[in-house]
Order: sequence, then structure tokens, then C-alpha cells
Amino acid sequence: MPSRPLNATAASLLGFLHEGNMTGWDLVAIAELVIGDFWTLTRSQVYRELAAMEGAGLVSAGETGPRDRRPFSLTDAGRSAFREWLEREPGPEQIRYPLLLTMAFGEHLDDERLAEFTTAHRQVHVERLERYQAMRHDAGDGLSAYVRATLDFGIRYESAVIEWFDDLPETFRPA
Amino acid sequence: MPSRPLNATAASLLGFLHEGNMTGWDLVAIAELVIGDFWTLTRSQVYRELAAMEGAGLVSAGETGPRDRRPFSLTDAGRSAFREWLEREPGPEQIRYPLLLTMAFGEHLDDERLAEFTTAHRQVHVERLERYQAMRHDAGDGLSAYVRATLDFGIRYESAVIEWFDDLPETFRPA
DNA sequence: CATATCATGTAAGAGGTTACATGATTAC
DNA sequence: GTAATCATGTAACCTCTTACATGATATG
Repeated sequence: MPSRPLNATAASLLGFLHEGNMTGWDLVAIAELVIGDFWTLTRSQVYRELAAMEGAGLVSAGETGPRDRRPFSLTDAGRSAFREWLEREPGPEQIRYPLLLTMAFGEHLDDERLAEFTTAHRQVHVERLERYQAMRHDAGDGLSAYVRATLDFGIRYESAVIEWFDDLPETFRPA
Repeated sequence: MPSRPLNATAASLLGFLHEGNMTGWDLVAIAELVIGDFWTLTRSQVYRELAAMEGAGLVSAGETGPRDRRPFSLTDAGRSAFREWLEREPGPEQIRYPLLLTMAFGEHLDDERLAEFTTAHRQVHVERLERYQAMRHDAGDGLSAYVRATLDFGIRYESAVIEWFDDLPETFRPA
């Protein structure tokens, strides 16, 4: 039975399992850290995908440890499903930025209110940029060139967005 | 009955209806043009949201015209639901970029293959940037400061991403 | 011994995608 | 007349979010 190709979330879990056996909990933590800034995933999803992949024979659970820990390991089928996914053309980028929606309809909104929004959002981007720079500084040598490249994406992105905020018309520019 | 707050997709449709009555078809077209680069929506969704909003009294369909055109107009309830949505704090930004996932797991992939991917994706960003610049040039004066600001976001963003591509390690840098 | 953290998961529903199905009208 | 475009919608399915529910273990 030629099963449907992996979705990117499931594939990522398999990717992380290459670094060793992990529980759903562990996977959520590492995913948030490594890919969380350009790929969201929730606990619910992780447990569901793990259950589905266990059923499909892509992962297998080891013995339940303390606190009901269920460490999963890759099977050969899981390893090869991961490779296949990795070889496939990655899908298109998707940005969803509700602030830009609000802004696009700004003629129906007071500039002061819009400025409150831009101020708050600018701050989020500043904090992210600082976090990325700290990560790059602290973990610099521990990161593969590949992970570092994704971090650099974040740094470029956040820097550009902050510049954009600072160039907005003064009527709704962040304070 | 205090109905749930609007979702951003539905709210956007109401936003566009401020510019005049439109059919689902028209709304898909204008949404793609104006917000399509930071908010995706499909025909299916648009027809579904319109049907739901018609049921909730936020829009009402006029007479069916040629080719079954069903032009919708805003009701007062729709106008006020839109305002309420617009006043609310816009949710967090979300980026989903599968290429970055593939890259994060790049140690399991040949650099040549990864370079094929980066090459193709860089091209997409170049084309988008050119499109934005053309829009800004061609429609410059016709755009509100608000819509222009969202366009500027795209220009900043695409420029930053292209620089990032060009700074990638040469082993998987776009050709 | 109390609180924080670790760890599992289910349920329900909202949101989003893809494929299917149909037909009118316009442009060539 | 034929092809492209306009226009509607349904069905099925997948994905994602939010809320709920439970309990063990470590830390102070």
C-alpha cells in the first residue's frame, strides 16, 4: 500500500529522531527551539503524528519509563520515508501576518490605534532579533552550517522588518 | 446571541466590500491582489465565509445577475462587526517556510540537491520583488498610504531574503 | 508538603486545501 | 464553433488550535 507522502510536520519529527530516541515531549521542545520560528507545531499535533507514524511503522516506542515517558526510535522505514521527504521540492513559503491585514484596512481605523499595534509588534521583532543574535553568539560553534543558515534567515528577516517599522509614515509609526 | 468574533479571512472580505458590492469571484481576485502576499485564501473559503456571513446577517446578496453573479453588499451589522475586528489586537505573525525545514535537516541531504532548491526559491523571491516594485511604480499614487505600507513590507522582506540567499555557504548557495 | 515541571493524551471544532462538478458568456 | 474565462458551489479530507483531563516526579 503506497501511503501518502509525509507531511512536513511528521517528517521533521523523524528528522529530530536521527539525533536519538525522544518522547513526544522532547520532540516538542527541540522542534520549538530549532524550527519553531518558521514552522509551528503543537503538542496535540506531535502526539497525533507520532501515533500515526507508529501505526505506519515509521517509528517505534521503546519501554515506558518513569512518568510514562515513551521514547520513540526511528525504524528503517521511518528513515527512508524521511529521506524521500527531504529529497522532494519544498513547498512554497507562506506568511500570515494579521498586522498587515489590519494595516491594509487602515483607512477605517484611527492612526493612533494602528500605532499602538505597530509599537507592540515592533517590540516582538526586536526581542526575536535579540534572541537570535544571542543564540548565534552562544551556540555558534555547536550549530551545523545548515541550522546556522536558518538562524541567519531569522536575523535578516527581523532586521528588515524592524527597518520597515521605522520607515512607516509617522502617523502610524511605532512610538 | 453573542456570536464568536470574526476570523481574519471573513473580516477581510467585509473590508473589501466597503469599496462596493462584489461577488465571491471578485473578492477572491481583489484579495489575491491586495493581501494575497501575506494572507492566503482560497475560493472554497471565500464562498463558505460568504454563506456563513449571509446567515449571520453581515452581508446580503443582491439580485443574481448574468452568469449567476451574486453580488454581496455590507449590512450595518457587517460594518460594525468589521470595525470590531479591526480594533482588536492583530494576532502574531506566522511564517511557514518548508525550504528552511529542508535546510535545517541539510546534513541528511546532498548539498547539490539543496542548492537546486535554493536556486529555485531564490528565483521566486526575485520575481516577487520585481512584481512589488512594478506595482509600487505603476500604481504608486492610486494606493492609500496603508496599502503602500504593506507593499513596502513585501519589498523589504524580499530584498532581505534575496541577500540571505546570496550569503549562504557556497556549498548550497543558489547558482 | 506544596508548587512547578514533566508527560501523556482526547475531543471538538475551526481553518485550509484539493478535487470534483456544472454551466454561462465572451473572444477569437 | 471552440476555447478561454467567468462564476458558482460541494465534498472530502487534512491540518491546526484550544480546551479539557489526568497524574507522576522533582525542587524548594
